[in-house]
Amino acid sequence: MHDPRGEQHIGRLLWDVSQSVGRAFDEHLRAVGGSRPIWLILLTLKTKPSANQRELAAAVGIQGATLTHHLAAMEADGLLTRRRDPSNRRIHQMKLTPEGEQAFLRVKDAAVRFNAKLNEGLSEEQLEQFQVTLAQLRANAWRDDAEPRA
Amino acid sequence: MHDPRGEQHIGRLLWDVSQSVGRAFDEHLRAVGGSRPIWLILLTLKTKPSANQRELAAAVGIQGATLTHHLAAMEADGLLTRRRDPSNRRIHQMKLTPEGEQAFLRVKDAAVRFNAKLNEGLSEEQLEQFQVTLAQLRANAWRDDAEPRA
DNA sequence: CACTAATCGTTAGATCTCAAACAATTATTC
DNA sequence: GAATAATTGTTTGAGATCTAACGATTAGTG
Repeated sequence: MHDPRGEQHIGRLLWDVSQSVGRAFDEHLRAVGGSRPIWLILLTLKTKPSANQRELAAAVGIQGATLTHHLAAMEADGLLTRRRDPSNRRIHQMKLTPEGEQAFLRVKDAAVRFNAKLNEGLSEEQLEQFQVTLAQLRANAWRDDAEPRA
Repeated sequence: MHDPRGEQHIGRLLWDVSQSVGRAFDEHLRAVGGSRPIWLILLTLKTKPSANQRELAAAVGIQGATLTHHLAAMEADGLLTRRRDPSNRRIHQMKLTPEGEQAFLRVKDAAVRFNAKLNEGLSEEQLEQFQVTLAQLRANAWRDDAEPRA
C-alpha cells in the first residue's frame, strides 16, 4: 500500500486516482473531438432537453459561470443554439444542432467504451462497497467539525 | 445508489466525490492561509529538502510548468527561496524561510485534522478494500484497449 | 402602479492545470 | 576540443474551474 511518493492519505489517493482516471477519460474523448465537460453537457441536454442553464449547471455539477463559458464555446463550434424563452426572457433554451447530435453520438460511443474498460474485473459487490465508502468520504469531508457523528 | 443527477457511472461518481472532498480540503486549508498545492509542496520540501524541481513536481504529482508557477508565487509570498545549485547551475535548490516554516506548521495542523475527520467511521479493512479498488480503476483507465486483462 | 426582492445568465478576475516550445547549462560523443 | 544530445526550469497559450459583482428581467408587496 506504499507508493513511491511516500505515505498515502486516503484523501490524497482519492485525488490522485480521480485525476488520473479523469485524464484518461479526457484523452479518450479528445480522440473523438470531445472532452469531459462537453460530454456531460451533451448528455444532460439529451436527458433534460428543457433544462435552463441553472438546472443544466447543477446536473453537470459545475457553477453557472463555468457553464456559460462551455456553452459559449459549444455554440461558437456550432454544436448548439441558445434562444431566450418567450415566456421568461431571463431563461435560455438550449437546442442541439444536427452537428451537435452527431457529436453526441460519437462522444457517447467513446464514453460507453471507456466506462466498460473502467469496470472490467470489478464485481458488483466490490463496486457497491466502493460507492458506500465514497459516500462516507463525501459526508465526512463536509461534516461540521463540532458535529458529532450520528 | 441513484442520485438526483440520474444514473451514475463509477467514473463520474469518483470524479464528483473527489472534487467535493478536494473542495472541502481546500476550504479547510484556506482558513489557515494555505491551499492543496501549497500544502503538498511544503510537505514534500520538508520530507525531501534536497529535491530539485523536477523531483518535487513528480512527488507532488504535477507537471514542471505548474510547479514553476506555484514556486514563483510562494517565493513572492516569502515562504521559500530558490538558488542555483553551485555544482550544477541548471538546478534550483529550494529552502523554506522562517515564514515558510511557520506556514508549514499551520497548514500541517489543518491537514492532519481534516484527514482525521475524513477517516472517521471507516474501518481498516474498508480502507484497504477501497484502495484496492482505486488501484484497479487507475490501472483499467490506462490499459490499452487492445490489451487483454492479465 | 411603483418599488423592492429574487432570479437568470454574464463578465471579470483569480487559481490550478497541462503541453509545447524555448534558453541556459551540463553531459556525451567523436 | 568541438559538436551534439540531454537535462533543467521557464514562458506561452490554452482549458477548466470558482467567486463576486453586475445588468436584465420577472415576481412579490403595499
